[in-house]
Amino acid sequence: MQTQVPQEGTLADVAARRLAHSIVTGELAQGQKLNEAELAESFGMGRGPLREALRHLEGMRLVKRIPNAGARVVVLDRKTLSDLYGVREVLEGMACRLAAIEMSDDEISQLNTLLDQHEEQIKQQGGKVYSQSEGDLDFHYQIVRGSRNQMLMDLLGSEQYQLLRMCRYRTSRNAQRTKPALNQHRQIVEALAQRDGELAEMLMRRHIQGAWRSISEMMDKEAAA
Amino acid sequence: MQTQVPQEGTLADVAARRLAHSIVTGELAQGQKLNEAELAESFGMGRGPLREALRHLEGMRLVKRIPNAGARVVVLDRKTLSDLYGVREVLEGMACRLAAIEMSDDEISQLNTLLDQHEEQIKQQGGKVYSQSEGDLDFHYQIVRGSRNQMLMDLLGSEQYQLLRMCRYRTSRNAQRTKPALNQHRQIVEALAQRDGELAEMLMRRHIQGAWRSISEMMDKEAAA
DNA sequence: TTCCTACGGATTGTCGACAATCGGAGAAAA
DNA sequence: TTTTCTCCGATTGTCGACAATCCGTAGGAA
Repeated sequence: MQTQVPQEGTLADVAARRLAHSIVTGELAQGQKLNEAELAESFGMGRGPLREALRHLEGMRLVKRIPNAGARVVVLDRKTLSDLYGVREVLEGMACRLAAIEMSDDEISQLNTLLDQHEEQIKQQGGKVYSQSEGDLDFHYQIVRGSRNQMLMDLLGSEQYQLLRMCRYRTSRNAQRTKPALNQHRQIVEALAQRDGELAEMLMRRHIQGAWRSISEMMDKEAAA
Repeated sequence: MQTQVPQEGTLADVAARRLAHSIVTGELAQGQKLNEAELAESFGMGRGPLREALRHLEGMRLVKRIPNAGARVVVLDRKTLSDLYGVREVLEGMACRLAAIEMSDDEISQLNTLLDQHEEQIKQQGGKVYSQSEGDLDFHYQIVRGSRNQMLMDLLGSEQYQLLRMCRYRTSRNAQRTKPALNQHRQIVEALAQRDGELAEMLMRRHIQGAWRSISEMMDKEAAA
């Protein structure tokens, strides 16, 4: 019997996953200082593996390390998020363009199934937007995988993905965007099914631009309050 | 008095830089196994910092780590490079589009100065293509910086940059491409000067596509030999 | 001969302790 | 009271040693 996590790996990997989760969920506040000894103690491991984990998170841009001054959780200011969404727009657009060529019919129909489940979730309870967010990320990642471009999968999957999730947790519960987002997803899948890569790319880019506008406005309101 | 390197930082950082350099220059062959104790010995440090360095390089995708089986230098096969150039095409295209808006006139004229030096180098000695490569990377990075998008700078500057350089070292000395490349660079700067972002993006994408074709053909010839 | 098994060397993963460095509290002088 | 300097606690950086794991090899049985 394993404790909880399916894939254990090395202790440093475990620490990296746990830290990433804590950061993404906001359990560790932005800009918070990360004390090595403290964290190692709470994770029940030595400082060696923890330091390796911090190096890993630094590569993921989840923490920022300063020599002889420790590591702090990254702060997602407006400019950072703006830059992130800009990059994401072109990368996911590219993924759509490729996916329209590379994905099998079966994979595309699975996307529709995913959206059906998604729609069902929205109908049942408008509240749990969290699961919507995760489902949305699943949708996006499935398309990225469909591009068959490993570099894209690495960039969008393992790395920026986490920043995205972090952002979602901060600015989530804007339930009013779930329905238009779902419709846009449907359109994208439709374009993929018709093997129209250019259209799929355009739709995806608009979709992400819309998401950014939504988040941007929310940050404005948050700042005003 | 410092030994050699201007920015020392922590030992792990030093090790990461030295390893990255050795990998990029081919001093460490692709797929070669990296023995921790051995490397730590040769660098005159303990295994702790070296392990952190390996984590860092893993994030840069220069090495691939397998739990309980050590780290190996990444292998750049055709598919990997193809994916890399695809991603690079859209990212650098985006950088051009933004740079046409964001760069100051002064910065753009500096780009021309850079190309002048570049041209001079080619005239003086067609041989040293290496410096051309470095100069080319400088040119590209200056534009990326001009985009004012920190995420782009991180992705293209610190990370993929290294893979690119690695690829260059392998397939360099194709001097027949230096001149058309220089002309394309000139065209791009011209588009930037006219603040025509769309044109600049298109030219950059074509430029990178051309570079990939050139490298691809070279790999074919290499494989045939 | 071939396949399975058990052993041994080598390598990675982990820990605890020591050294180096930084930030802040508190005392002394202006 | 304010400023500056010094010292001390805390934290990071580094090392050596020990434990866990894996790969290759040799040996034996079918």
